[in-house]
Amino acid sequence: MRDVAEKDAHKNPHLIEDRIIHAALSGRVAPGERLGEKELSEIFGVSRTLVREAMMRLQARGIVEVSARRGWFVIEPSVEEARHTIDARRALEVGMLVTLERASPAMIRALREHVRAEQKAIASGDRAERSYLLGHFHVCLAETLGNPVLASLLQDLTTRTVLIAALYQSSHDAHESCGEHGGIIDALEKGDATEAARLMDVHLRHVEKALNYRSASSRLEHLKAALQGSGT
Amino acid sequence: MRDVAEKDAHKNPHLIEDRIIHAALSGRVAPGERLGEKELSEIFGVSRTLVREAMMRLQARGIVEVSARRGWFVIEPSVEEARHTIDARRALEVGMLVTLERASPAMIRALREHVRAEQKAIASGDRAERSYLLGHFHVCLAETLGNPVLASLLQDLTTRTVLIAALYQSSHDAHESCGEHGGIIDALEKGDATEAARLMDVHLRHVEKALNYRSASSRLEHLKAALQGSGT
DNA sequence: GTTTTACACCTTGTATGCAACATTGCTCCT
DNA sequence: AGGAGCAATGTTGCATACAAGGTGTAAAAC
Repeated sequence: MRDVAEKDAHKNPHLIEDRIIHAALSGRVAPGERLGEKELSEIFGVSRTLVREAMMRLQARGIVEVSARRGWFVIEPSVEEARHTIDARRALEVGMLVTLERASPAMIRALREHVRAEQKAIASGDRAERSYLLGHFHVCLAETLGNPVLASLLQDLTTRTVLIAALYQSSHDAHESCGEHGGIIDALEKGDATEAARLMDVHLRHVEKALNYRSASSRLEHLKAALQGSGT
Repeated sequence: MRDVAEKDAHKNPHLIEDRIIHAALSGRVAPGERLGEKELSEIFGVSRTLVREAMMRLQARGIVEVSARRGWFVIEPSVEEARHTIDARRALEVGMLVTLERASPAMIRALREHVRAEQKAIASGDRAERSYLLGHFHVCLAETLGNPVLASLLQDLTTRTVLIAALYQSSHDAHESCGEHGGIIDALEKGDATEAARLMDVHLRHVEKALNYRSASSRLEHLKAALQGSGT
């Protein structure tokens, strides 16, 4: 039986995009995964046209790419691209906190709530929810600071980061990440934006450090490494 | 007679996007301007399908928006959206410079070259080229620093800023802007990234200060203001 | 047995056709 | 004359049809 809820793809043209982004943030779609137009059109109960339009938007957001007449694929950033992405994130998030004036109590409360949800997901062992919330914290932060433009940019960058983490088998501990989120909020609560920015910088450096740039589970990279390794 | 060069829209699917972005940066398309699918399809000699796909990407990049069954329009950011956009830019560009290690002589040279081109365009009175180069400086900076991700984000943000400047009748002087660009390069050359970041912060605050949030040349806002003004 | 080649299948690329709806000018009624 | 309703027109929304090309398989040649 088909999922009835999906039929609403007509009314909300962004549903397909949102679902894919959410699935990526939750770790339910992997980098390199193929997303066929026909396949998606059946899942969402619409024609290829709408799927294609959604893919175009996702392409512009740097989440998927197309290989001519082969299909759409979730991005598999190279090591260099991964660095650039995380660097961009660090620039954006550090800049965001540095240029911040003051965080209101309401903001602090909302962020604390989010971290509580993270802890709950970690405790309950819900990997998808955990992955989603840990990534979404940063989007939430930008939203809370009241800037939807930043939030939107961050959503794309964090989605890419999650994919990068999956591709390079991040060893980053969820507990640690969650703790660092808490620390950032502490600094914000004390009104010390500079300290918050510093902690964010450290946090994102941890994210990058936890990557294993050797692992590259991408088919191509994997193959290349295998051939280089066996040949000599 | 039709422009033959446009026929290449087949070979480069991003041509339509690029042209519209370039036109916006050059001040040749105004905020609120209507971009009809049919109209564009004739200009580029392709079917509406390709035009539509390009518009989808531009929509995801925040350059155009669609009004159901009325058409595509270049964005007309509200005062709030304008602030958010410029704030996001400031966060990004300040963060970018703060987290920068060192600028190589080659980078400095390329940037100086760009500023020289700006001066030339200003001197020759080529308004479109001037507008384009002044905006593109920031993209160029990110590219020069070697981060295409940042460059891409910045292209979209500066395009939006240029549209905002047009909408709110920016009084920012081209000479001044160009001078500030030079100052930033000076700081980079001295290896003082912090100072460069500070100057960038000031520069972008100038950009915002130069806006006249009262003017709002949007049709709707304009009309509303006109009616309020004459009625009392 | 191995290599080459031809072919069938599957996927995206692009155009076109029709439906749904917003706008606008006209007509008819008051 | 003024206003309400209606029809004509133009635009996007969405689906479908067909074209172009990539991939893998199987047959055939060596």
